[in-house]
Amino acid sequence: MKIGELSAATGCPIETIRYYEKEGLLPGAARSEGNYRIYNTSHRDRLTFIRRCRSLDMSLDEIHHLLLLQKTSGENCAGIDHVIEQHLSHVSERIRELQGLKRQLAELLAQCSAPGKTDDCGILKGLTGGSNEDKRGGHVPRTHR
Amino acid sequence: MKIGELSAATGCPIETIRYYEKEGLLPGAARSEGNYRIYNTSHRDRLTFIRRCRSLDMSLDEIHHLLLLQKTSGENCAGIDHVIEQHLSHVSERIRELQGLKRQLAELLAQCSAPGKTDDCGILKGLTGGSNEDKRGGHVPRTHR
DNA sequence: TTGAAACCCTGAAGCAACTCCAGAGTCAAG
DNA sequence: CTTGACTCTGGAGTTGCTTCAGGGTTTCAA
Repeated sequence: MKIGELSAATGCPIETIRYYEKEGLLPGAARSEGNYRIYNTSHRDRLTFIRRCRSLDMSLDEIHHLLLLQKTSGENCAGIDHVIEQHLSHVSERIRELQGLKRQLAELLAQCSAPGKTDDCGILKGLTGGSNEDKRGGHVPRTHR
Repeated sequence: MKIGELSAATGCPIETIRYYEKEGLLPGAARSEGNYRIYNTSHRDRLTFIRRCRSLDMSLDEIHHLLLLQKTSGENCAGIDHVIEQHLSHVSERIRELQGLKRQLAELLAQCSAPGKTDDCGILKGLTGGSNEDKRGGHVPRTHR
């Protein structure tokens, strides 16, 4: 199949397919006379795999790693298990961070509507470094993604 | 104060300070004879504000917007309230997405350890497009951050 | 057969929000 | 006067794509 058909079959945009090839995630395809890429079902399966991993928010590096393990470690599942576990802990970490943010944002909103008078916005005060307990030391490390 | 002092005072890296200036978030500083940037306390307050917003995971665009509102709408707090609310809903959305991912990853891990025999990894099967209900239609839109 | 539409190719640039680097100038202390 | 700490500018690198310019190829209908 040509790239457009692979794209239709997997839901992955054409440019992204070419990008994965350039990045070494997809092996280079055979070429037709007119220099068109020609794919087979194993390409399709691999692309499906990649897209599924991406939809789980794994980085291309993680996926790369997974593809290597898939090739080399014929039987033992441990390495793969480990990659997934690690990714899961990334995701959990990020959820915790975002829940912290959510709480802080809700507090800010409360500061705004709470006092009867709104001469100058409580939110702005909150943001400029006023009274919140953990204003320093914030700096969420932006772990991954 | 010079840029290094401002950096120390706010915890913001020097390069980032220059970057904010280039992006128009910080007004250009006065210059010394030797062409060093010279900052005052109002710069420091503004930078603190920006960093606090960033630590709440707002985009530079949102912060820009907020700074404009701060200048123009002397008294009414509504616009600012709105920006924060909208950002809060971004964050909530992202949390929901990540919780979905977390659930799927946990399922994958279960597939691995569940069967007594591990001839070929259940995780890999799960990832290559096998049996999970919502394998298509995934495509988390990566809303923002 | 021709010619227009639909498809494909490459390489480069753009996005966010920085970070890091090279190569050079400035300033304070010893 | 030299050393080292600090600062300057402009440009490239990061991630995972997307968009674009400027072409070639295939296919289908008139």
